[in-house]
Amino acid sequence: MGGMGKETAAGDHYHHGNLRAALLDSALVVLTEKGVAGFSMREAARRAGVSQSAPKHHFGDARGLLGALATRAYRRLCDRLEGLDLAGLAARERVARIAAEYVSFAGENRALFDLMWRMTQFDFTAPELAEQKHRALRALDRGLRGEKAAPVHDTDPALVPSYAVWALVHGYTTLALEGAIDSGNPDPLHGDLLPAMLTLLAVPDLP
Amino acid sequence: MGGMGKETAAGDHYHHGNLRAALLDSALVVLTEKGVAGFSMREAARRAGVSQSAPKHHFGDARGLLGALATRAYRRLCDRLEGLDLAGLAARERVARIAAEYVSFAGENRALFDLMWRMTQFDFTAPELAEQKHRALRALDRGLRGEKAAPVHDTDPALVPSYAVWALVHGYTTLALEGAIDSGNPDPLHGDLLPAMLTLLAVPDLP
DNA sequence: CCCCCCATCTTGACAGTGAGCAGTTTACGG
DNA sequence: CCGTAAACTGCTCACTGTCAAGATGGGGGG
Repeated sequence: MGGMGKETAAGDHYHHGNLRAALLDSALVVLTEKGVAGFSMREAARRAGVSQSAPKHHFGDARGLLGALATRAYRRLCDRLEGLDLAGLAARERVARIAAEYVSFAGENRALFDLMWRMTQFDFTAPELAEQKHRALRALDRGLRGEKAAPVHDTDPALVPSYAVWALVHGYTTLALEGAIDSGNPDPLHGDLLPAMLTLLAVPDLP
Repeated sequence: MGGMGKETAAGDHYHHGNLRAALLDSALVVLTEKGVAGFSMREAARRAGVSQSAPKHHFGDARGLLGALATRAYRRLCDRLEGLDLAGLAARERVARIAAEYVSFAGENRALFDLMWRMTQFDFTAPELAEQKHRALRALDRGLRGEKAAPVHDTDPALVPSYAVWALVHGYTTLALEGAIDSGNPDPLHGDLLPAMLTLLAVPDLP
């Protein structure tokens, strides 16, 4: 992209209109139905009604398409985390809300959530993707400490609690989705195991 | 399988000898080199010096081969966890040792570790695999509580601390391997972030 | 002793995939 | 009104997983 100013409202009497967005949508559908392993770029193009090599022009190859999809997913997760209303809540309660939102996102977008943490498998290194991944931690940290302090540097010891919350919630989510935890429960993501685990975590109660 | 009694010491002047084990080994090599996404059953067979469809008889299809590989990986992880000498250590120290072992295993067998938690992507449901996955938690729990109590049922509230440790360590490991945490560190698995996070976790100090 | 059976492995073929390359259609700027 | 560059097409190539049918060899029944 860069200088194209026509993909927006031109409608669909173009060649196709805004193929990029349409491809992202159809790719999401395919990904949701077939999973990451069964994903096929050709099928995504097929569902968008274009030829098999049309995506080549917008995204370079399959990794490019999946990368764009993952980037969009990171953005959505960040938006949801930042959209939470945590004003006036105690730290413990803020953690619970954030964890619930994180788990809900994962449950509602399983294939997408899988993809997000599988990008190294595709040896994909896009700066924007790393940027969004970083934004996720910052959103989580801001929510945890009540929008207060500016998160300093990545290795600041003050970030340890945020990292711990993230790791615990993320680990629980992936293990539960994989069926390794609470395998009897048909919907392990909404049990009361995660809240119980979070009570074991000492979170500093900043005002 | 079931009644084959010749694959053991018969040597290699058979057709090939014990192809099953050879295939598992070459498959592990391919998996390590190319990663889960780039894995190819044909190449595994090629490296074992046999034809492309030789694996068909031992493992049904590609999922069968990867499943067997993952099962063996679970067993190795369990063995390592159970092989730790934790006698006379405080709970906090036991947790640290177990976490270190878990992280070491993941770092030394990255591709294998990835595969272990990706099996649902291959809609693979083998009873032995679930069994080994279960054994992992039990080993972790036994180590945590000092070989003392028999772990009761899966949903027993006494297991919550073990689940919490597992989730935290597992989440940290996957996030670190993915580059989401401590991305500056060339070897994030051996930093001091994980111990710092573990100190935030309240572990019951059973004798 | 021999021969047949069956597990094991090979060959060949099919459908489907990702990735390049040469050509064709279309909208826009001159 | 037309040239140009983007957008899109069909083609080819190498590769993959999976299947069906043919070779190969050892072990057990005759």
